[in-house]
Amino acid sequence: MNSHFSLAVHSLTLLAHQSERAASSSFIAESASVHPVRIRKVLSLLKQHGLIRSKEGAGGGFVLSRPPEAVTLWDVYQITSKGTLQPRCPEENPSCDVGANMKHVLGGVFSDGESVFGEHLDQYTIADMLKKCITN
Amino acid sequence: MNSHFSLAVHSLTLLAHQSERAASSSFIAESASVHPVRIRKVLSLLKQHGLIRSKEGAGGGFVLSRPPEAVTLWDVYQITSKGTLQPRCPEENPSCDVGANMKHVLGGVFSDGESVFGEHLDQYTIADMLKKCITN
DNA sequence: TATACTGTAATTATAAATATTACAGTTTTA
DNA sequence: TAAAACTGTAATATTTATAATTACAGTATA
Repeated sequence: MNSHFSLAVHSLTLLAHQSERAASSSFIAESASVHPVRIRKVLSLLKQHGLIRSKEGAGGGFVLSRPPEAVTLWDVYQITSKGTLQPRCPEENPSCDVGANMKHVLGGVFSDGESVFGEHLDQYTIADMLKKCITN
Repeated sequence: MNSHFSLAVHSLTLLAHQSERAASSSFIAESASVHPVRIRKVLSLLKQHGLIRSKEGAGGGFVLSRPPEAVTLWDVYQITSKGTLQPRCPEENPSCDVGANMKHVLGGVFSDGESVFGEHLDQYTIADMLKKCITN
């Protein structure tokens, strides 16, 4: 799983936690132990897909644009990581039945696998994640 | 998904295809477009887990030790890739409810997710993969 | 008008994956 | 019995992918 996903979930959970005020990329970055620019890049994606809103200038930052109960990990996955489950195969080899087709065949298996995995992720909302973090 | 998995499946499928004679790492490597040493490393793992046998010396190579119908992609996944679904989180941050627990919380979600994904992979055998490659 | 932000591009640094080289050990076969 | 064709594995080098850093234009706030 690429790290965009975990950073996105982390950020969204933090926004749900700090829902009174906008959270800056620096604040989120410190919580996640990464660089603020990386947070801004990931959140830029989430913004494009309508999960959050941002505000520039002093006192600006990021806020959720939907209630945390209405955002699932599958929603996030689709934005940050769709297709990344796929094992990356080297070049195809046309001169071999197996080498010529393995990439495509595994592609089908993993495409279906992603759907199955997605149904699992869809059972968890950002609100659930926050609850799990707090009651830990 | 790490590439050990796809190389392992590729190799096993090729062994099923070439079941009359042992396949050398060079032969498999050419089919998969990778370096022979890499194949030998991956197959060394599969051998340790009893999926294949190897024979040194001239005319040597690798053969399946079970019928291809009796090996599923989940069997292979568990050997080559167990735990790799897990998103790797940066350091935990004890001074933040979310930062302190997110790694553990996501860990649980992905651990269950791996089981779900595993049930899917368990539906495909190496024999199925070969059939799909040939009838393509 | 200084300050604290976002947004994004460009560059540099670090880590991970992969290939390559090397060589000891094992069979086969000529 | 010696050359050839293999496995097994370690060490090193190369390449690629990730991540951090720097830089700076633009935007609110106070």
